[in-house]
Amino acid sequence: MGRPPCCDKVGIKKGPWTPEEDIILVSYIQEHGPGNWRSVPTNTGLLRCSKSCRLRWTNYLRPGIKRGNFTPHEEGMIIHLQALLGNKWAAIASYLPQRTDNDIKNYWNTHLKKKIKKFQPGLDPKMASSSDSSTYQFVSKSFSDRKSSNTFDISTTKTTDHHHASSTTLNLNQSCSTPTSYASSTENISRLLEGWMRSSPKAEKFHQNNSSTLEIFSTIGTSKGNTAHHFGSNEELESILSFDNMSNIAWEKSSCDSDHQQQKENLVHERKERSENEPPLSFIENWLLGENGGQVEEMMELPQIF
DNA sequence: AACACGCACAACCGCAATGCG
DNA sequence: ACGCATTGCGGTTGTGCGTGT
Repeated sequence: MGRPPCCDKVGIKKGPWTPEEDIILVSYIQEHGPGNWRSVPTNTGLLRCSKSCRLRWTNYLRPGIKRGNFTPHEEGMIIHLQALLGNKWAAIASYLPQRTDNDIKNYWNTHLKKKIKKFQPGLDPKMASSSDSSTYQFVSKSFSDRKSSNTFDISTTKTTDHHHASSTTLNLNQSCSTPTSYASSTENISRLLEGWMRSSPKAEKFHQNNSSTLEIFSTIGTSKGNTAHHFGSNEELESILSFDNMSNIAWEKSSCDSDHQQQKENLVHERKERSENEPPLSFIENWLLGENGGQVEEMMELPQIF
């Protein structure tokens, strides 16, 4: 105590991150791996505090983050888990590996809380921390609302993500009929730049003043006459940053491995190992995997109520 | 066209937990 | 065991954007 927060230091920038800053940060992490955040601002010259760098990475730039619309299944999971765990967003996020706790928290506050309120006008959503019957009712209805042909590929694994270190998690991957929505850092930045170029008058200036790294992105993104400013393909970006192919840095630390095939094999192995070496599933996992897992499927088949 | 309003989400803040010498 | 530094987490705020008037 008494120590000023790092972000209060003079010269520390606040506010939205620019693509330039993102690229610097990603490049640095690409080289050194995530962690040792204290050294990041010093070594990169970023006028951000270490905390801000870490947050930017974990909530936005980290590979494997899925952004945008929550699927009905994810929604149902969040409602379910919130009812069970309360506002333990990090814990909830560990069950939805593609989502950040911040994202889930935002989604809860802006969408789901209202939905629940609508359904239970007299019930304070904050009270939904226990698995009372009304919550279950809502959860059931919520799931029933989500009729879908998707099925859960439920498998257990151990996340090694530093963010959720050593916690045992469930991977609830929809057995994809649609392309995977895992996103790499390059995709995240691509998307960011794309939107930024489209909307920001600063983009022009940005182009003029860019560094060599930025020139690469500009070349990809805004060739003359390309009104859409579309980044030709993510592959191009991938190849530049070689992001998802890095084998020499600490990506093992991330739970967001984009190599699904490998991941699947690992899961089978881990599940087997786990059943031999580890204590039984936690209550929640049992609940989700066991009888209620079945209920989830049943709920999917219920007629639409809302 | 201009303004007000509400929404969504990125980012920040402060405290707690953890790691380390 | 202690104190400091670092990281993690949950709550809150700020800002940009879309929509309605």
